[in-house]
Amino acid sequence: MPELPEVETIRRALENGKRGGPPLPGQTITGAHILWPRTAIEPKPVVLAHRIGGQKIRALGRRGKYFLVYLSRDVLLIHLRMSGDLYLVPSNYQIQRHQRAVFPLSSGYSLVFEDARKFGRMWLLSDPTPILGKLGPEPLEAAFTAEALWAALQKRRRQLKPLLLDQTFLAGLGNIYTDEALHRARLHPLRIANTISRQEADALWQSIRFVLREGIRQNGASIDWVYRGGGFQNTFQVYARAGQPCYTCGTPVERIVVGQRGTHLCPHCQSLESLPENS
DNA sequence: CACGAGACCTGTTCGC
DNA sequence: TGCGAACAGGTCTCGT
Repeated sequence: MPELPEVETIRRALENGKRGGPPLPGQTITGAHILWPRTAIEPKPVVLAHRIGGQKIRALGRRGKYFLVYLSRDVLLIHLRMSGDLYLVPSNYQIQRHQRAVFPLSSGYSLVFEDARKFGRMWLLSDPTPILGKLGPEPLEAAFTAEALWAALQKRRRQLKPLLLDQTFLAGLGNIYTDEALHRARLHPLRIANTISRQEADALWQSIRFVLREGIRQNGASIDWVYRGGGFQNTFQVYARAGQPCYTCGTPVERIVVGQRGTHLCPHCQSLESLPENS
């Protein structure tokens, strides 16, 4: 489930004590049970479990799709990938089928990293910059301006969709929000980045920020068994709407494959033809 | 630099 | 009803 809005939703809930237990900041992690070893990239599970014990949670953060737990000495980075989730349970709870890591807390609750598909990953680092430093701009921060987006687009010759999914170009967009943003900006996913006009870049910038903010406002999107509680799926204009009429023009929404990802667009609103150059 | 294919995984849904 | 194929919110690596 995790694109930027879903990760942010989970972060806020854990911060406010609305995800199965009390607020995380202030609690102390007493250890770690890593049930699927590949989850822990660095350090190795045994070392991570030992090193995290006794560290107090100072704050929670997010960078792109990375969930950040600022501890006394280290930062725990968690990437939910396709099916990850984080929540609290009372520590006497029995381990459930898809739980990949469990962190007992001083409060009597445990932080659970659940992940059916086992793609999720975590790191315990004193300095997270080797990982976070590779990320592109944070789309909702002030430094990410329409001007900056346009300038960055000018330097690339890739198709828009794969480029927007590239986390080193921009951090946080995934398949859903990319399709929704491109539709809102009336841009075809296969348009080449450096052919985008300044006006189009403005529209794209606004659309990206709009869909992410709207996603957060609605607590993310829920489309299958993986994630519940969000409402953004009710706002989808094209994602998962193949064959259904575009709300703007009535043309059936099309599904194509771009970079091996299902991609949804309105072929009428998001024309590939060179734009209104003369109109 | 850009692209496509294959991996990594499990669960659900679709089509015959 | 049953069963295999296709598909899923992500990213990495390798070959061209």
